[in-house]
Amino acid sequence: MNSADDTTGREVSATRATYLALRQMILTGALPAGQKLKIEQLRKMLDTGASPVREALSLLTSDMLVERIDQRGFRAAPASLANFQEILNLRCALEDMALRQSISQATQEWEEHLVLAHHRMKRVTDTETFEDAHKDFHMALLSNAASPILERYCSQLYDLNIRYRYLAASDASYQKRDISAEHEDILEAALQRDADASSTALLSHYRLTGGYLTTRLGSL
Amino acid sequence: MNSADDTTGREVSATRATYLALRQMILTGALPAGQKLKIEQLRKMLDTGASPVREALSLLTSDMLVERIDQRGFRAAPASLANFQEILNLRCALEDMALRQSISQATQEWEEHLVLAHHRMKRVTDTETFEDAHKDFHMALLSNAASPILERYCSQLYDLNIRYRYLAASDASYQKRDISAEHEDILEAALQRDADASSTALLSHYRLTGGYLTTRLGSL
DNA sequence: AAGTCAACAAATATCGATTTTTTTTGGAGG
DNA sequence: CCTCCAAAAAAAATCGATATTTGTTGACTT
Repeated sequence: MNSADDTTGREVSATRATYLALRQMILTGALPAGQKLKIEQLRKMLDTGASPVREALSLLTSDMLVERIDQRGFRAAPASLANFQEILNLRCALEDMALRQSISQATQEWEEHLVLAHHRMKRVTDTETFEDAHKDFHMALLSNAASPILERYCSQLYDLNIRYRYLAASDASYQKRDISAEHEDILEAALQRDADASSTALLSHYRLTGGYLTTRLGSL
Repeated sequence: MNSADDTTGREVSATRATYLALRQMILTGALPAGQKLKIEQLRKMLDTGASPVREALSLLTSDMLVERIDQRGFRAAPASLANFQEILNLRCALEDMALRQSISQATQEWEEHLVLAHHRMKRVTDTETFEDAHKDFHMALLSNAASPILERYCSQLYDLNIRYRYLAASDASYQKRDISAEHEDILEAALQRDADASSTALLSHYRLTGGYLTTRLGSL
């Protein structure tokens, strides 16, 4: 499903392939939140062995997408309104921190990286790749903070948030146009090295869609 | 090596036992930072199978104590001065956030929990259990934030920090008395529900030992 | 002397089968 | 009708062996 899977290209391990597949299934809701994840069932579904499945699930634990209970297996991380709001709040706090650090250490190289990521996001047409490009842009904003752990946390929270977008069943295509102006604002302020303006734009960007999702999550 | 391993007590899975053992070895430096972790070697060392070792290592990835490189195994997470300082900064930021939330929602129940944790920490004599009690106290301070993810991050960062304490080879016994007054200050301010004072005391608590460790980490 | 490449060695990753543990089921007794 | 318990079924955990991949060594070419 991804790039680099032609016959000549280097093979990926079964574990990694399984990891990516399961991750995608959990993010998109193909494996619903809270569901028991039985090894045998997944093994058949993905046509692989039990070991790769087990190891992939263990790795997904890092992303907080899977919970492991000793001696009684794995389950997809549960979802709730409270969980969503916690994620939203933490994202705002951590990304604000990371963005400000990024801007305070701004370099020409970083700015060019940023402009590029933005350009790529704009030019994408299909929903599938837009998700990736969108994340790339947002992570690019934080990539100059020189704080790998903070970036890791932000990336995790980003993914956890995606999950709720799918849960709310909002098709991203309509949002794409709606929010492009917001992206411009964030980018411009960052390039001006105006941390306050950039952060304000970023947080309102999150809180807007956050509020929208909150209203659509009564079913939890 | 732990409690509850008598014949009648409930058994823990080999994976969990291995996880705990490896975790301890990495935290204390028995497995040095950056070192290659060979399955076979660990399997023999812990007298268990390859599967539990492999799974334990995968789980340790969540804690950022082990790195996994596809198709070429695991290694203990590397350590560096930059890494230490990032951890220190993040801890200060995140624990400040969590502590303020805890205090803002203070309840009698939480206060009692806090007092108890503090008491238990004070009464402990041996270094071994002091580490646990010390962490319990610090986590208790944050436990009322009602933010499981934030707590998880703080717990992770706490452990990563422990690692550097061992690296700096400072014996904790001498610190114990040195810092007990600081603990009192944090506790008192929290019980007074004075967020600013409590946070200030907490952060200076961290920054003091942080600065001490920084000077002792020239060897990185 | 540096670079290439085959053969070997070592380590990782994976499979298939077995052992434990948990969960379910179907009474027997209260 | 509910509770408790044992047997059966299901699932997880683990083992031992095998297959793949990576890393290394040293002869051979240029």
